[in-house]
Amino acid sequence: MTAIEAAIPELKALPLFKDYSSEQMLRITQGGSIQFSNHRDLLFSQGNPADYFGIVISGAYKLSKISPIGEDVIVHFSTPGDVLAAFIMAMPNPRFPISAKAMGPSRFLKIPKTTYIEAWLKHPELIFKIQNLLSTRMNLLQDQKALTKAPLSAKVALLLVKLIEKQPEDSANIVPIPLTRKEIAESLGASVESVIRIMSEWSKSGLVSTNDQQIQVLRADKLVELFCPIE
Amino acid sequence: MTAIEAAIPELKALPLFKDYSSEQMLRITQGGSIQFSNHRDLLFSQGNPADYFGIVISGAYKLSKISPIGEDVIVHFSTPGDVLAAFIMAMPNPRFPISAKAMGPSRFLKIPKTTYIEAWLKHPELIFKIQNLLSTRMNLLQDQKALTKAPLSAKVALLLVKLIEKQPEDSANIVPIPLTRKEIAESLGASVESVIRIMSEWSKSGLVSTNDQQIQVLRADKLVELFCPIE
DNA sequence: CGCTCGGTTGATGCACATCAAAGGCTGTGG
DNA sequence: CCACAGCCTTTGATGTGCATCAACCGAGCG
Repeated sequence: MTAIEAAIPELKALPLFKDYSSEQMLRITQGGSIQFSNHRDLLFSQGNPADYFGIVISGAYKLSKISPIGEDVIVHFSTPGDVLAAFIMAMPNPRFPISAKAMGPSRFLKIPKTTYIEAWLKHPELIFKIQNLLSTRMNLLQDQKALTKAPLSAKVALLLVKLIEKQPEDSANIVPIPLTRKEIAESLGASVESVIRIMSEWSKSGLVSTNDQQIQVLRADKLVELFCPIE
Repeated sequence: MTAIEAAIPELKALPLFKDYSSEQMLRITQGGSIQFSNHRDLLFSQGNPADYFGIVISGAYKLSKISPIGEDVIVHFSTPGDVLAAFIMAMPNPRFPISAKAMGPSRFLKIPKTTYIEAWLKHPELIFKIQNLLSTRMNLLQDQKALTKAPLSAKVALLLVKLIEKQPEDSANIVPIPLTRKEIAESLGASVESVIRIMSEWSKSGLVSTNDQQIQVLRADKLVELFCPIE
């Protein structure tokens, strides 16, 4: 409990919890706990029973699914403020449809399903905000689907642009999570080598720059052109 | 109004509205109207302002997005009971992120956004049911994403199996909507020719059969094997 | 009767996967 | 402190699934 109380100021900084008093926050997070994860720690695993949902507080988690071939496909990158497992609430015996793994040190606020039913449903704004988050995620999935026939470079460009869009204006277009080429590939259903070939092209021509898994987009406009028709 | 009243028995047959009294139904559909569509009619168009959401009553609609190359990519096939544009509620000035086009004669129940705020939010079960529908759709998108590296045949198999899964047990595994090969291709980001090559293979080996755009799956087990690892 | 629409088939080419090999960097244990 | 294993990145050579292009057929339709 103390851990949550300590985190409340940080939580109130998230758009989701903006405008809530500390007492309200306590009601909303009733029975919850804070999960600390190290790099590559598993937060939850596809197929396991799901009796909690929650919010990413810091760091990042990748959500992945096992493909028929047996390799992991990354479905989404979740950054602070993202709601995970939001859909389990409505189901009687929910299981996680995907796995969540930490990318670097991260923290996650676990909230029991019962708290959602008791506290969250009474706040229409909370429902709206969750729906907005889900809507964003669904739109991203749909946008990516619309690019299936487009060349791989378009897909990489979309991914990077969407990631920097979340950031505040003044962040110098730095991708907010430490992304390896392998993770980009797994997220796009491509091979590492292809992603590397595309991105080193971009590095040479000064569109992006990378050091130590920090990707910085220098010419966002050029990237946008790649997945957005010009004529 | 009379049109809606006349449709209420039909609406109450949908899982979404099961267990509601006729008076409740009137409150829930307050200010709504029933839209009749013919084959290929546009229900709403990507980018247009969205002040209503709604439910598919009969027939089917395809939801599509324009890809950068300019061709339509089908994002989802909506059958009776599906909620469309569910996410617009939470936004101040929403626009449809996709277009919806009728596949054969169809009917759609339009409900103004304001009615959602006044009536729907007071029914937690309704919120849950909508979340469940969205969850299903999101999971489908994620499943499809997990297949990006799999051969095209796996994708076609998944699509068909998911479509017949919605149906009741005794429906002889007939795909509930009239699907052309072109629509399958547009939905999977593939070319018509490739889809045809795969499906005529299946016809020859007796896995499926088609007449007049009615696709029947004869050996669902064999199709499942194609996208589900065996070992 | 020309039209569009859906289905089908074959030939050709390309974008990208796959395979192979190697170097840097980090942590870990003898 | 060094050796070794794992992970990430990179580059080149080779192969292939599927897109693309082109052509044709039958059916419905104004």
